[in-house]
Amino acid sequence: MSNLKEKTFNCEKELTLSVIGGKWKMLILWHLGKEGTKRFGELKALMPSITQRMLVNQLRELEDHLIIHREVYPVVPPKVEYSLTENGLKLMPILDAMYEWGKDYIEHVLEKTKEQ
Amino acid sequence: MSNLKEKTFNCEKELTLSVIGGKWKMLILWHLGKEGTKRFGELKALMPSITQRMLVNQLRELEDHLIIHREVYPVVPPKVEYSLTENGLKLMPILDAMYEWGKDYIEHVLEKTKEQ
DNA sequence: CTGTATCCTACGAGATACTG
DNA sequence: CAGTATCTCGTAGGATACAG
Repeated sequence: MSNLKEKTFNCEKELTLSVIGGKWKMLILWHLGKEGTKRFGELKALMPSITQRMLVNQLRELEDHLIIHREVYPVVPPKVEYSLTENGLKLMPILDAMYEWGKDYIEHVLEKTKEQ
Repeated sequence: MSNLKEKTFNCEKELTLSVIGGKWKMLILWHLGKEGTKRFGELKALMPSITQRMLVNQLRELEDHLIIHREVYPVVPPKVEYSLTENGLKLMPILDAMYEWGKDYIEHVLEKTKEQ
């Protein structure tokens, strides 16, 4: 599912978008990028409103696309750690820029045009 | 539809994503940003596989979000020109970065992992 | 030429329950 | 602890026809 090689894009930007575009993906990447390696449960705790199904789902897709690395420790109870790959690290400047644009947009556009 | 003020975001990056995330929005912004003002029909010609409904739809949302400007000339037949606003211009570095990341990703990841 | 108006469908994503 | 397995639903987006 979501095999990038089989999709067709009008432009390489759209490939990038399809990699980071999931509902929770940017947030996951942000945490891993700013705070480093995290366990599954830690990520879950950082995103209280995500369901387990969605967290697993988003992590799997990021892993399949070689954006994050999944390290499984063969212990009981299970321990699994997630971290950014080189490809994932290279996405951080984009996320930073999107963060800044959004902040600026809220400040200069949304705030100014509030009704009431 | 798609009123940004009523949505809730986990982070300002997600606001940015919801502004550029439509199926054709980045492509529209790219054309307007790299080649300047375009008429409706010119945009349509640049994106052969978009339907009229979707082109209007995406343009309206970008306009509502103050990313593009719509200039209507009161002539027959109708003439309408679209151009980037200041807010739209500020998105270009992000699109550039996404383009570069995507290009690099195709080259170093997708190409290397082709089966057969 | 630049749009509306309908109708339709696939799929992303949520809720919930269960498991090695 | 870190996951599967089902079921369900809203909505983005496509096809097609018509209009000022």
